[in-house]
Amino acid sequence: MPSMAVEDYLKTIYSLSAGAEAASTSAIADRLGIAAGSVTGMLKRLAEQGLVEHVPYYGARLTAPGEREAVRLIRRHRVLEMFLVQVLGYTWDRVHDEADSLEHAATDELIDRMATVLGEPASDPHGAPIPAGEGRFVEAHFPTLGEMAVGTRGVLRRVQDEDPEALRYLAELELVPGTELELLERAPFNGPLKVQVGGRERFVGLELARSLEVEAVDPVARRPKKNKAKTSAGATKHV
Amino acid sequence: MPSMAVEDYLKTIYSLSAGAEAASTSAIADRLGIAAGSVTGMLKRLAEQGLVEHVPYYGARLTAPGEREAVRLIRRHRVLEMFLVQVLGYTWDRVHDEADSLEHAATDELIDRMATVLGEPASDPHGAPIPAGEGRFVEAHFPTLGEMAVGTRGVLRRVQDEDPEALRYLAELELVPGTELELLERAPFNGPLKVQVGGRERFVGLELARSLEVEAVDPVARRPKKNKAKTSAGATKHV
DNA sequence: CCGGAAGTTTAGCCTAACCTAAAAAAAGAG
DNA sequence: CTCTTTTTTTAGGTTAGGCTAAACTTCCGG
Repeated sequence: MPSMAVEDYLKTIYSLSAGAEAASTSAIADRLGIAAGSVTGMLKRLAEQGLVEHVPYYGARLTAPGEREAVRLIRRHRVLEMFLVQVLGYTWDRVHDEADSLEHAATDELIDRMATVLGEPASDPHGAPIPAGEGRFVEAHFPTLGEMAVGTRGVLRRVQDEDPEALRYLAELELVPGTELELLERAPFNGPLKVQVGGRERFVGLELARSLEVEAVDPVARRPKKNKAKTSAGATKHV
Repeated sequence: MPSMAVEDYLKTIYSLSAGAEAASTSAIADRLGIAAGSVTGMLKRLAEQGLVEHVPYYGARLTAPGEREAVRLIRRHRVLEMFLVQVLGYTWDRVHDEADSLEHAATDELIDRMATVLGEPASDPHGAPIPAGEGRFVEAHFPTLGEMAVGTRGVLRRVQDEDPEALRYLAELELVPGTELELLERAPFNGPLKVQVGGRERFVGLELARSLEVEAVDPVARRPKKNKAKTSAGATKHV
């Protein structure tokens, strides 16, 4: 049974090694708010337990068992977030911390019961997909608003930001998963983006826009030319 | 912020020092499954933090802040148990352990939201009263079936047993809080009790009977004589 | 290809909670 | 009242998971 600390490391390494690269010691240390030296020590322990592969000076990546455990944790976290919002009335900006502490204490049965009550949800309140109990899980991504071409229309699918302030702000702008939007303008010099959302025009800073994943929609009657490449790319993997 | 270990000690000391006596080191050690020597060490730490008053060789009792904390924990535990049963479909024999680990991770806000969803329940699935968020809390008790006089009728109010086996057995016999029952016979030499419950006659061992708290009911038309003393005693405090 | 900056590991130290075994105090039996 | 048993405390040891500071790699600019 992994301890809380071990679980936190696994989750962190998982999310850092998304692009198949190894997670660096300092990146892990940063995320967890822990000194780098302590991380090295823990990586050695994790390697002994066979949860992590650690090549000194090059970083760590999860082994198969380590990844299985990490995915289980992510499932727990996301089901909990959804439950907190749907059943207990939390707002989406306040669920992260609560779920973070509960995920270490909850049993799989508890999580499965919550998922049942929720109707086996496919994603959490921020649009992050919820892994099933078993089986492979690959975290697919849509392109972000920050990298989309002007004129693209689409549906906001996921918000990759945990900062409560940012989330509250986005909710005010109606920028929540499921919302339709269109990128109208892009100010020069990495300036803010003008976006049409819910009948209104909004301005979104580039940084924030980079955390908004959008599924592009084929502009049915408009621009019948060459949007296909972009759209299909958006629907598949996109690191 | 008390650690899990500290919280467990506080809860244990609280429940052991019910009758105003101090909790002994070995009793605490037993409950927690910990060596006596370790308990002494922890009691010293708790005393330093002002949560416990520890007189060497005589035992420990909670200070006012310690008791406040313990009551908060009990509230969390019992609300969680109720929530697990009512919302997530657990049976009453399986909620204790799950609640025990969750109670350390749950925030007060989470608990309060659960209580709201449940309609501010007054007791947990075993009939144990749930303390309010604030204010004094005295754990009142009813007399147990084991000490009641033959012929007494009453309502089962609380089951003081955590053993899942026992709880499943009691549920089969319909011996759950709220059930009406009458003590019919008491076998000699501390033998089993014959009890009328839900139209059937059941036999209950004395040990088990001692964990069943019953609120006596005035036998309205029967035996109009001298049952009053017993009945009123049952409704008040009864350590 | 050399030297410093940045990143990583090692070494030594700390705390919370546990353990066991021995010493000390309290309680009960005769 | 004394002697033995039980209970409690003390003393010394362990493990997980942190920290800092120094030593070592790796990387990158010139």
